[in-house]
Amino acid sequence: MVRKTKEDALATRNLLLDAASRVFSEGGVGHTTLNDIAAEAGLTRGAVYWHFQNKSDLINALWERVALPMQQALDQIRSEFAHDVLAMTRAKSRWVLRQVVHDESTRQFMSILLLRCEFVAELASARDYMLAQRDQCIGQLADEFALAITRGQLPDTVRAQGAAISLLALMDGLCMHWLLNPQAFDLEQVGGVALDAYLDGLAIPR
Amino acid sequence: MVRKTKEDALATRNLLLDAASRVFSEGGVGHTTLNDIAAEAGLTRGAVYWHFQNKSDLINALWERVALPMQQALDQIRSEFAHDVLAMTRAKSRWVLRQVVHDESTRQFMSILLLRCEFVAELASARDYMLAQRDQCIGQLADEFALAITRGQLPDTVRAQGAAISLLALMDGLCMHWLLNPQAFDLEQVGGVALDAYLDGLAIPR
DNA sequence: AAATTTACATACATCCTTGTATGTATGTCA
DNA sequence: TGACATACATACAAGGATGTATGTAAATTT
Repeated sequence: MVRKTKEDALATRNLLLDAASRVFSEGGVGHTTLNDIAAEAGLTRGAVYWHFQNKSDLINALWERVALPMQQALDQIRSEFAHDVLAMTRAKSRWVLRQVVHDESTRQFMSILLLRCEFVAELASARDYMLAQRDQCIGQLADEFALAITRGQLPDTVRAQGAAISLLALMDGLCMHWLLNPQAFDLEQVGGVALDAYLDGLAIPR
Repeated sequence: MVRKTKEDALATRNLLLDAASRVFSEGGVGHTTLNDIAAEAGLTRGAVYWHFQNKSDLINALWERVALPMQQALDQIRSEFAHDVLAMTRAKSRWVLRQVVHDESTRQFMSILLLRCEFVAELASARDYMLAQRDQCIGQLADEFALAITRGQLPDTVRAQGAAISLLALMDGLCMHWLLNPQAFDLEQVGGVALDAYLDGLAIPR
């Protein structure tokens, strides 16, 4: 097979991204060659270099493809819980845990992000993109906490920004340890309990 | 200079480990070559291959050199707080945060572990060693939580193992995010607050 | 003091990996 | 129905990185 229609070409591009996600999540970003990716997709490096400038460009594309839907899903949850911000925060966190456990592409993405990617100079643009996503996520959480404080759901001694960072840290840490050994514990159960403990602990007046 | 005494050779070995720690924490494990390490130490690959079988072997040595003193320091803290297990857990956690912020080698180690290392097949033995260390750490924390439950410091609805995993996850997540951007927040301050919130949240009867 | 070992440095062969250049068959458009 | 552009595959050149083999000067042993 050679020349394809535009839809076929887009499908090929997604095929490559799927393959990259799989191979990266197994072999690590730095240890994976473009040939590995192409072979996993049943193609050659010619296809990779046609659709992407290089490995770094491919990684950027990979992250955009995952980050956008994830952000949209979280926005959807935000809109559903506008009346109760703490419930919103809880729902978002639980959704992430559920996705990591049950959705393979999300799991692969988190695995790459947390365990299979060295954030080095070569991937500077990908790193910056990821940091921007993180800051946006923290900003949203901080807004939620700030709103919870003004609504009296949390004491005004709580620092919204710090609380947001810590929540994200807890989530990432839980995902990281679960991905290191998924049969070690139930991520949704243990994570849910930890989430409740942390948020309820924040609510204690100090 | 060529031939050294045995003490000199041991110093050279440590020089190489120091250099590896530095270069790994900057350039990532997978992207760093043995020549990079040797050059950073002012030596050649000949020295590296004399003291270590290969890169994987070097990494194992690196981790053993850091993990042992860290475990000993934590044991020291454990012995000091035998009368109050929850205070012990708090003290251990705060000590880790303090070390990461103020001790460069600890910071480099955590940076490598959390951000600059792809846990792939090539590093299987290092991965296993690290997982064993982690399990031991979780086991200790779980024992502490279990003791706190029997002493009535925590309600018996708390699952010691899950609580331990979550605490370690929180610590690792905090360190990871701080290392990603150290000027974003004060690790000791924010981490301390998060730690208190989580542990106090665990203590709430459910 | 000679022999041997140690602790490296240097040199070499091999194997990727990347980037690019070129080939090629097929859509697409005039 | 050419002519051109597209979507790849294939081929090629260059630079590393690894592992090993060899060289070597000082330390240690005998």
